[in-house]
Amino acid sequence: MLYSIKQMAQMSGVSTRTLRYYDEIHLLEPAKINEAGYRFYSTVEVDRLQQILFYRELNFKLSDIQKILASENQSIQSILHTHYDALVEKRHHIDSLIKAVEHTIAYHKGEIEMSNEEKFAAFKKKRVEENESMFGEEIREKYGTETVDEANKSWMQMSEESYKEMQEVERELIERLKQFNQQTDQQVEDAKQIVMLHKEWLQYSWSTYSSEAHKGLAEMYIADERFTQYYDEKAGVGAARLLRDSILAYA
Amino acid sequence: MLYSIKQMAQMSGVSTRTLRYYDEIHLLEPAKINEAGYRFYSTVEVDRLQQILFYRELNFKLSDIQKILASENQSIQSILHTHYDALVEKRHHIDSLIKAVEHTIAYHKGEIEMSNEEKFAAFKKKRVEENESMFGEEIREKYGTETVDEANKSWMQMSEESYKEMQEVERELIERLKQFNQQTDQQVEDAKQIVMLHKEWLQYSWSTYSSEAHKGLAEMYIADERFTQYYDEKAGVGAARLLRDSILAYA
DNA sequence: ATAAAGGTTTACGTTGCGTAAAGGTCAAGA
DNA sequence: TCTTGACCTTTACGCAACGTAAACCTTTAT
Repeated sequence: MLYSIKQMAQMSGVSTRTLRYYDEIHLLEPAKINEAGYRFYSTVEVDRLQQILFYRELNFKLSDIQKILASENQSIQSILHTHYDALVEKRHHIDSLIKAVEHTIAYHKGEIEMSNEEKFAAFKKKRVEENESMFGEEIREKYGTETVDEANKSWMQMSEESYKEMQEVERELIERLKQFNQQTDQQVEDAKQIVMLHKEWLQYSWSTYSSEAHKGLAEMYIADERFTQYYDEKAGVGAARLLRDSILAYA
Repeated sequence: MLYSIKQMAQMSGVSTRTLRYYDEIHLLEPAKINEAGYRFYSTVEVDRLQQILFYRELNFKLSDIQKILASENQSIQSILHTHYDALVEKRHHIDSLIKAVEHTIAYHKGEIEMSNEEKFAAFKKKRVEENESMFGEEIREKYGTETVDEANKSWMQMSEESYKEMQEVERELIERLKQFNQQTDQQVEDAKQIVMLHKEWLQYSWSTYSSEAHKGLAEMYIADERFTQYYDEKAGVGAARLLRDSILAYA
């Protein structure tokens, strides 16, 4: 039983273009090609296509699918694991992003004046009001609005939690920095721990941490007087520069 | 305070190429450009870039981000919250992907690989039946992941049936092996039954069984410490070696 | 016989940059 | 002051995984 390219396409749900492309990259070649150049596929190719589609739905790259299908049994393990690791890392990344958004939301509520409870109460209220009125129809449709209300309750709790965590980390950072700034005999270990704390704090709002970016931010701490002022005020004069130097040295 | 393109890049973690590209498509234009053509950014652009990156992480297309930022007269809160919801949804999606890969890995673990026919039989069947209905619909095509998840899920359930049977057999195998391992007076008959159970279990995934292959697998059980660990953990220290010896003797 | 339906290759468009290539600009040290 | 060397510029090709014509040939059905 031979299938034409269109029959194949309809059976599997892909386009004929896709099938020709898979032929072109030697991922899935027709069983036969007639005199006129028409492609014909047998059940063997149907099976193979199912496998391809299966892995494709798992977001494997076609080149990886090539390898998977080519390797009888050996490197398939490592490929799967590599992919698995990538996925897990991706999830971590998203987790940190979620924290970042939570943090940003909290931050934009004005961190100084209101208490946390007031802050979140107000936010909650406002959010319910504003829920519907923001994007254009087009974008809303595209990215889906059905699940918008689902995560609400758990999110309220989570965001308040992580916000408090973050504040706690910063409090400790300031404390340490203050002490460190007053010490006549400054130890390397203390500096390192301060940098670690700062990194930890940073990661509440930074999705992707890199030493480079960390140092870049450190430079900004003295380049931008708003930051200098902030740290000097909280942890004593010179604290901002001390923090910067520590980061540059140990981040 | 103006930042050079490199400072911007380091602060935000993107490449200078990206910044030039964003300038090119008018997504993020520098605050100033000097006589030499150098780009300089202010804190306004830093903020905007952060927003851009937020949406980018959510797989928004840059053209859509354009629109979003343009219509951002509304409240930041709403946008942030939409970020959050989308992130949560994305995490769900990745979770399902992780499970799917885990599942696939499970089949491959210990060479208990299902044949492709078994593996995709259900998947293929459903495909052929449902033909158009799965991928043909455009609604869920672009960003909707529900369909994909469902497809995976249905496949998973089908395979899970036989998978559960397998697990049941394995459970019994482990149980027997555990008891056998604790006995001071080990009977040949017990060993034989364990080997039979193991064979039965194997045949869920091996279409063609051979004593040779069985013994080969047994050797691997102590050659690969993951398997050694697996059986020793489940059935007591020494269980892996016991299983191997039994297989070598009676398979 | 004619038209509709389906097939072919060729090739450019898409998205979001990476990566040279070929070359100006600027701050700093000898 | 002059020369590095780091940093900046534009131009332009390359990538994945196809979509989408264009221009044309083959098969099938009436």
